Amino acid sequence: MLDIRYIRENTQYVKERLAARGKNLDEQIDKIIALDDERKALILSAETKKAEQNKINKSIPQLKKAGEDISAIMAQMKALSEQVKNEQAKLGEVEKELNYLLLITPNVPCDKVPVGKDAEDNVVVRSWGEPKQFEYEPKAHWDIGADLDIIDQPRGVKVAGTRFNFLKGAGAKLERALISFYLDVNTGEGFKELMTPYLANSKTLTGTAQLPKFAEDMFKIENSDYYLISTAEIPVTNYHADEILEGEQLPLYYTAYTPCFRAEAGAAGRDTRGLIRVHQFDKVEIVKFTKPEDSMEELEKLVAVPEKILQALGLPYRVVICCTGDMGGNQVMQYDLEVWMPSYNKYVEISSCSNYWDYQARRANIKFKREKGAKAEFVHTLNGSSLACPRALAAILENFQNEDGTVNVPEVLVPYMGGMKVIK
RNA sequence: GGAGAAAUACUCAAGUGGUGAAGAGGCUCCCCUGCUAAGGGAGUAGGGCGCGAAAGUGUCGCGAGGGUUCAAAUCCCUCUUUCUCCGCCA
Repeated sequence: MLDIRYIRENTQYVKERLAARGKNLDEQIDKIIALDDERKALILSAETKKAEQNKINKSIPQLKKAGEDISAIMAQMKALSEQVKNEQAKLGEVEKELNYLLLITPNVPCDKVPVGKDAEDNVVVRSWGEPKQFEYEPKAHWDIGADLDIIDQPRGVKVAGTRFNFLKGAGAKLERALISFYLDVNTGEGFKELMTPYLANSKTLTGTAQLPKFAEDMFKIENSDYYLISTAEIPVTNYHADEILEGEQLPLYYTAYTPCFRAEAGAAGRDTRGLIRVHQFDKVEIVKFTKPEDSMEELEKLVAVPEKILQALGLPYRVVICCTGDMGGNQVMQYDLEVWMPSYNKYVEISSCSNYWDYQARRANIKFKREKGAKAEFVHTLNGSSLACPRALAAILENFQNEDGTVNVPEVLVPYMGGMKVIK
């Protein structure tokens, strides 16, 4: 969430940058400031009374010992106590409302982010590789997968429902190969590998800002406070929740493979075929905790990691800066990596790399001290996919298919495939 | 899942309603001594939040959240976690 002091000191700027996301939040910001005014007034009043209570309290035992009549003082204390209680109750309500509004207020996009309406306005910063020209009609990955009997969507639907599938034989093996390859690249780049819980509680989800605003995207376990994670970002970022890190530890780099579960509530009917949009998929994530002054530079370095993977796999891709209208609500800046997908005849998102500034750190309460005895400051958090598995698998099937229906395994994956060079 | 016990600072730990939450270890600094020691002294409760230009000051902090009371580490309720035993179990 945003710092209330930052909002107060930069009100106009905050309003403008939030409006650039496509929705005017001026009223919400004004309400936040009004509630904060009310909050401060209540604190001042209640604490003045408490100070008086404490002062009188200290004298009561002496007076009692001396055998003096303290019934007048007692009456005064009783009245004070009730006033304090009333003001505290009111304060609680105000803070609850203020906190909720702060939790649902999006992050302020940084100056580098272009203003735009949707993905059309994203800015391509670089691309690598050329979309392959086929001398025959290339097949979509769902057809390749079915023909080679390595993706079984009908049985996925039978067992679970739409947007589920089985991977089979070389398909399952390829998925596993991708996970291992990604993790090996990432750990080689200095990211510490974690295996995490795949369920998380509501406090954790509030920390990384899936809650309270995006609850409909999550699968919730009935009769419990557990949610299925939609990304490893959730457990990994919250790994350091409520901690004060030492300045020398930063930056901290982590990587984790997890399955990801997404309700895809707003996507009914879109991308129902194949592996592009599914309820459950494998992903390897990278997460960074950095000092505030380093986070923009660390974002550039972070994007380079999935780029390295795509280059090693030989998949053509491009990097775009998401415009204000297309980026996620919680980040200050977001790069998307888009891989060339012949069946769509366009680039399709395969990784999203973002700087969250102190937005998550403030919610999850993750701080650091520059040195012993220094004041604790919020860290900056960043994360990116490195990389999503099913979309990469789909891209491999489509980009490396042969006319006879077989698929070449990218060279770097051959060792992970037990020497298999061609899927047939 | 059942029964019992526990949670106070970096660690250990005292504290059953009343003025500043003991004490010890550790750590930091000083003194004495002089050579891996010993002794003496001082400091060592973090983190929010409020007021203040600042120095500072107020408030809240004894696992968490409520309650009783003029007043709660202390009494009551709910919850969490840890430990021990039992049960179940890959």
